[in-house]
Amino acid sequence: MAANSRLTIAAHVLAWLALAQRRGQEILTSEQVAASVNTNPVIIRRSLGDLRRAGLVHVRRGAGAGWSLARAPEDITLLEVYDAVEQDPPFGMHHAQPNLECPVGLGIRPALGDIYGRVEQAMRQELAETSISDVLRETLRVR
Amino acid sequence: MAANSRLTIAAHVLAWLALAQRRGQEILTSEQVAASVNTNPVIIRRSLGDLRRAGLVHVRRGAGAGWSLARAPEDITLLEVYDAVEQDPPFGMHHAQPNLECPVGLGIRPALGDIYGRVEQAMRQELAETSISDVLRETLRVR
DNA sequence: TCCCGTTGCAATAGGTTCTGTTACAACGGG
DNA sequence: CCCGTTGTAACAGAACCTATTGCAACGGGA
Repeated sequence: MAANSRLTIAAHVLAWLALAQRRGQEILTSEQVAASVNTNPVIIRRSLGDLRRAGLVHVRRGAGAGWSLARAPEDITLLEVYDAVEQDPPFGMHHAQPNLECPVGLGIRPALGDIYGRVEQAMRQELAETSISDVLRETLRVR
Repeated sequence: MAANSRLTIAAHVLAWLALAQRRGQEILTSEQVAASVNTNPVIIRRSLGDLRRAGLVHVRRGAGAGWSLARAPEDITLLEVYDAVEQDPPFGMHHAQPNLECPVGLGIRPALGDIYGRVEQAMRQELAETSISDVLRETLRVR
């Protein structure tokens, strides 16, 4: 399972937007967000673009442009964020089609598909139980 | 979450070894396994090497060499297979360290670490409840 | 209407990972 | 000692991810 950081970036961005909102700064530019994540603004815009298409953030263009949360932080779950930024399933199938003349080669794909579906469902269940406000609360807790 | 097929390959290999064993063929060469998975024998040896280091299969060298299951199929869980072949966690952290002067940048990593830990635990729980004999049974079910 | 800061997006580069392939030394049962 | 198989290195090609530059498009405010 090769690990990309899309969910991490998106969660960071949303938590930062939630904190700024709470502090009275409703709108942030991609550059301001990038300063917290410590990456290039274009990376942030790509992530925020995914979140915008999923309806999780609003964008305002022209002068005084920037990004804001489309919903209250407690109403945005990590599952929605996950679906917004992630496309591939966690476990990949064979690259080449298995040998269909072997009984294992014939049935392994649907079998693993079912099993992986159950695993993914357990993962989604857990993601659905965590909101952006949960992420922010745990983030601000002193360690 | 970029998807590799390691778990799929390993599960296929073990299911095939389990079926061969049930049919009375205790030992298979990497070439025989590769014929079912439809890939290069070296790919299979790499996967079987991981499984051997985890104690899930035995290897025999010299003439008449090949691979066999080290335990009964019902005693090998997909969680053990997952741990044997997968090294990276499903969700990656930031590539560059976040800005530690921002309260979100400071606390986001441990916060997400905890959350990802819970998600991974849910996933592992589900993997632990499926054995190679379950995989083989679902594989041989007609669809 | 014009200005100007910001977004949206294409193009590109470098790094990493994965699969696949070839080659060959090492092993060990017969 | 033979010979089939394993173990592993080296390499190639593809795919993907992060990062960066550049620029057209947008639109609020003067």
